[in-house]
Amino acid sequence: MAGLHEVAKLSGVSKSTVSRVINNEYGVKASTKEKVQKAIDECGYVANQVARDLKLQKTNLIGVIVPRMSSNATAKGLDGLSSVIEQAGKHVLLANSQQDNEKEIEYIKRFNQKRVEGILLYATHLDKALVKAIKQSTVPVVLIGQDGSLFNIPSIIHDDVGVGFSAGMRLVEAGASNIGFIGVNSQDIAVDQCRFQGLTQSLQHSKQISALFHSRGEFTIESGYQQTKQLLTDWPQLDGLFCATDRIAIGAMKAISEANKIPGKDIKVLGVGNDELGQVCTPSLSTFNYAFDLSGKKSAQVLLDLIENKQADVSKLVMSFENISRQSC
Amino acid sequence: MAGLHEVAKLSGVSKSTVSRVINNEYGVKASTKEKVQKAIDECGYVANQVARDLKLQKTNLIGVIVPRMSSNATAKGLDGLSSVIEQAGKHVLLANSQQDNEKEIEYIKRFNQKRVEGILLYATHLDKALVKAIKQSTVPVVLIGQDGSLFNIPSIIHDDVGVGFSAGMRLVEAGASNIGFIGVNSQDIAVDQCRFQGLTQSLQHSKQISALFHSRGEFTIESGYQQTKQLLTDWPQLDGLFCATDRIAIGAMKAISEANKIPGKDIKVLGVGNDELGQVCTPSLSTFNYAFDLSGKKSAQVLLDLIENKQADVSKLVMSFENISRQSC
DNA sequence: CTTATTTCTGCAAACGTTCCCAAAGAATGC
DNA sequence: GCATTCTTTGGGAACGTTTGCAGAAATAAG
Repeated sequence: MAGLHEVAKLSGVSKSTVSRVINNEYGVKASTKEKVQKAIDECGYVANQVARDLKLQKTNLIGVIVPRMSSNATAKGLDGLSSVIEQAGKHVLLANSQQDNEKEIEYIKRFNQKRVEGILLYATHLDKALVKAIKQSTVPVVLIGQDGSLFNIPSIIHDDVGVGFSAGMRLVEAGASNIGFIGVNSQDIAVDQCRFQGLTQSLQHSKQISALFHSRGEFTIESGYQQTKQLLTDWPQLDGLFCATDRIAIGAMKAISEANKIPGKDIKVLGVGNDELGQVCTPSLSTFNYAFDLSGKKSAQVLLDLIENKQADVSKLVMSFENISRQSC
Repeated sequence: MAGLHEVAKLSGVSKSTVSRVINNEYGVKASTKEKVQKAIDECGYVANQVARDLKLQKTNLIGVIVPRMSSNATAKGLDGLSSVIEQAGKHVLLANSQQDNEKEIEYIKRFNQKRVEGILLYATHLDKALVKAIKQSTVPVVLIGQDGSLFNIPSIIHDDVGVGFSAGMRLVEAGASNIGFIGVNSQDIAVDQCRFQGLTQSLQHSKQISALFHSRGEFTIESGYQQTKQLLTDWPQLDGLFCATDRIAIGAMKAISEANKIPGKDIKVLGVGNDELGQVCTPSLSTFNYAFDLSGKKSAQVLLDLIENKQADVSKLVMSFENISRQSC
């Protein structure tokens, strides 16, 4: 592939001069500029950014690690963050960890080697090894979805405890008194633990609740369905159900309908995330809106700021949520 | 940041030797290896991949351009392609064109500068300028979603004409005879033109159809709703509707219900894409399954092959589809 | 037509690696 | 103990840029 050198030879000037016209710097005669430009077109020269990056010690690369692409949260988040990163003239280097803890760590290291300027990490857990890997990173890492502020890792999170609390209030207000919860993997502090904790707090406070059921599943409709079927046989007096995600909630409603009860009437159901699915299902799903695109944007902004200033002026940013009331509660 | 040089000085050997232990090459004494390793840990050395890439003339980077992240097609496609790219030890450099034709071209150029090894392009159109940009790329480009084989651009597409044809058959078989179509932007050959064309062919063949309505909207539920409302007033005898995407179809069903007709009974409705939305809505949506994750994977494989062999052994790959019969048709 | 000033251009070092080549050290054979 | 072979190490060029510095060319001034 043609390099600066060839263009120089072809146009009879030095590499320096060619470099100058490419970066159109001040101080090159119009006639030579033209001459060089012609040579560039002629031999189809394409600047080598790798060499530039090395020389300039700057890659304009932001590493992004996600557990999966095709979920409401990550897809929207990616849409948000990519817009601000690209706005800043930088590029997204994307890695899909496929929820594999090992891979997350591997990618952090690889990204460091690639000399990314910072890393955005969509986390579904936060264990010892991951914290260590983040600490060892030579470039800033910002966490999305889990709270790493205890370890001094800047984090953008949603108000999961608040959502849980609010869910309890809404269910009680709607008349439920035997309330269940369907969470996910308990490693996922934010989605499972925090939302459950908020719910518990809320119910203790209102003192109306006798029992609390805590089941765990995956992030799918199917798993919500299975879990709820189980729950219904184990605990027939169930009349309120808080699901850690909208997909789970939709599966739950299906199970409820099949058990000849009416979701939203016999059993109040609440999800979280405001997935489009909840708008179109019947009955439509009451839920909480999480502004995933916004949290994606925010996290990118925080990271860019961190890269610029070397100093975090925000170590934790908790995004608010919004009640979405539809038919199921 | 500590480089090879510092490690060398610290451990009292040459750069060459340090390089050798890092790449654990054969022929370095165990004792020095150890010594060097200690120095590496000590000064927290992280190999500089940029320098390596330059020296080795290889970046292991694959550029991926998408029109948006948060759609069923791209999210699933991304999931598929990232898995095979990462399997191959390469990385995904992601760009979101936000459906801006200019940006697509811009990114192709930027990716060439970045010395990616190949480009995967999710296209929503294919005009002169884009073809030119692709032709000028010094690295292979494979197109996903639009047929570029006429221009000798390797393409992975879905059988859009086939889907349209099949849709006509299914609608007629279900008893419809006044069939409408709701497409999208007509620049989108695959989604708009081809699907419509297939439908037309199918209906001509069966000779049962009097009229064909052709409306165009966006990719959203809302637009499907609006378009259908219009269609219903313009053409009251409508009894079959083929929508270019599932989201449009869902909006359509809403409009139909509001007009006091029953989707799936009074008016048969068919979408395409097998979006999860279609499973949960009422009535559930009959559609066609497009294996987006698979087309993502395939396209990555084709590209990797192209990079390896410099010679395309496949210039066009059309993915089959699957009928999904639910309540709406 | 000098000299001083300004504008333009080229040389060469540097960025952090890899890897060829030669040289030094260690081991072996006689 | 010396030649021979094998293992281990170091020197330095190269990858394709950018950029400080100095020198050349052009222009302005006297």
